Amino acid sequence: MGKDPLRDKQGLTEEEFLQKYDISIYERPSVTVDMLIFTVVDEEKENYRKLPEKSLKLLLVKRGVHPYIGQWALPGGFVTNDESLDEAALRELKTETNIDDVYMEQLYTWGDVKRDPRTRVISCSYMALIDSRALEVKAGDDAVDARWFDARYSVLEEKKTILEKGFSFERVIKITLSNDQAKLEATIKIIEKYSGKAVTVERDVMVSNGVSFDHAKMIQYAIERLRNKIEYTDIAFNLMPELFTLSELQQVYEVTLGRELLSSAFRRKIKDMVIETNQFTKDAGHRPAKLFRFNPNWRYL
Amino acid sequence: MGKDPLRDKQGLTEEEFLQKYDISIYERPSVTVDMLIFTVVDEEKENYRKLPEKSLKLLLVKRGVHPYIGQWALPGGFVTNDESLDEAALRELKTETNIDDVYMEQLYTWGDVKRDPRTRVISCSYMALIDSRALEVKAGDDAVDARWFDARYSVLEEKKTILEKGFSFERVIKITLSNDQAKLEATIKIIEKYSGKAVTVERDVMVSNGVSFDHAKMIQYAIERLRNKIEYTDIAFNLMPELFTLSELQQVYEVTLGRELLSSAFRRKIKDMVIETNQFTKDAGHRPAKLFRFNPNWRYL
DNA sequence: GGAATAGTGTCTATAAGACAATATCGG
DNA sequence: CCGATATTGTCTTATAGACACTATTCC
Repeated sequence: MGKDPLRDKQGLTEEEFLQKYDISIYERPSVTVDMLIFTVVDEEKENYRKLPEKSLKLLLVKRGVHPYIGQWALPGGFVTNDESLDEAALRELKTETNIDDVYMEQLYTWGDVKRDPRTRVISCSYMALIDSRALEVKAGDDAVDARWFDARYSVLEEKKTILEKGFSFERVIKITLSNDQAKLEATIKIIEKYSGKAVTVERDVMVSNGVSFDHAKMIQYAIERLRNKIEYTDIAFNLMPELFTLSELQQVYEVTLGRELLSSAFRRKIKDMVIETNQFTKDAGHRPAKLFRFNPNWRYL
Repeated sequence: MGKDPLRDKQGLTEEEFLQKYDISIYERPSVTVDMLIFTVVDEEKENYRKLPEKSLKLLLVKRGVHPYIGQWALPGGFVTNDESLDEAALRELKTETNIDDVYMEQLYTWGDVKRDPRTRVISCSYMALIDSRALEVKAGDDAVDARWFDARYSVLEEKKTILEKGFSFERVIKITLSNDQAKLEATIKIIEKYSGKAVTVERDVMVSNGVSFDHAKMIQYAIERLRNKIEYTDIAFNLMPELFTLSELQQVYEVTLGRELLSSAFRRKIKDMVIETNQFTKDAGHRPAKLFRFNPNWRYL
């Protein structure tokens, strides 16, 4: 580090200090990564002339071990001492989906003392967005089963309360996760409290039907982030195949945002994010659509 | 969890499983919190008729122990097993500044394997914004000295490179931290690589002059986040006293954003975020300004 | 032609950038 | 009046919402 090695109060140089350093004197929590793996897939067509509806899917695994045995959880696992958090997240992703060529982003680290009944566990959540064509899901080690769930997000309530010395915003969000095998529901209350200068954000799980640990909070957080970020970044394209129509792209926006968009405004907004090809869809039962690809030169401000 | 207790492959109920669970079988990293405590203070007036300039300050502590002894670091410390991450962050904040009534937000968790030479340490960074009137800084336990540093952020380089199978954006950011005692400099290179579908963001410390660990990365990340968030939230008001003029508020925006703003546009933008009082500044040497307070009813979309 | 989707144009509302103009204090 | 800051107004530009209109394919 220097030429003249600095010494501490015990007269040790950094090298000497590190040799003596006893790693066991501090209590250590366990650290895990939990993965929020999203994709968008086509649902069945009702009518061969209609476009298929799309839906936002989240991958969950059925727990084969205690705690929460038999319930559904986010894929994840312990971070080992020889891998970074990102590496652990990539490893879990690969284990669960057999894909590693995806968009991935760290979201938030959950550190409540009692969030895992086994022992103190701090969990870092990551979001991954994958193109549904590349799907080949397999169950991981301690998972009985991995399945895609249709993810729905709805705001049940929003209210503001005046406190003596400030105010608070409360939102109640309902998360519904369903497939042909199971239907899970959770409601999360988010309380933002402004008292004086202090701001605290608290997330409480009010109902959690079949969702393990505090994973319902993580799911709510992730969908909120996804919805925000899709508005001003290019992350939506990670959910798309190489070539797509603008209607398909719009559907992906609509299904992640949970609301309908006007096509003219949508096309204007994403105009610079795509490059047109000279290919078209075929046999659609209606007017063919031009195929586009992502414009890698697009850059948000 | 249910009435008929579920049993795992070993035939254990959840209760039995938890009693037997051996917490020592997994290697555990240490977890710390690191605090980015910002404030904005008035610099000396050059001329009694001029307004004082403001500057963005970051709190650093001088390390009194190995490693990085004698260098400056973010205040922080180990998370104990009986406190949540937020509680640990609040505790550190209180220890360092003697304030607990502040805005605080989790930023990012840093998990590279070699980021601490002692042992595996995962560090969760938090940002706190405080009103400079409430300042009374004292040094913490393992710190010799805690000092405010003038924080400056500048973009040295931005470039885009085409790769065989994608492209990458590189940004080089220079962080300068100075006060009358020391001048620290660090440059961070941020590489966003888009190859195929995979996106990786890597932050490398190119130069770190007197800044310990990977704290220069954390500082760069925090200022970037602060700059983004001040544009669309009300966090700036956490840096303000109860009553302020619009010019003072504008100065706080300018010093955190690192650029000048046009006052008419600025006033339009923040018009709904403030409530006017019937008080004015006095003895300013020029036209007095109306004092405003934050409007707690303001809410971003 | 009709069903269904693809794609364009235009009016309006709102927000932001640029900059000029006016107001008000202390001295 | 002058220096310095406070505050308002207005023109322009960019962006988003609403909605009407035209185009193209398969059947």
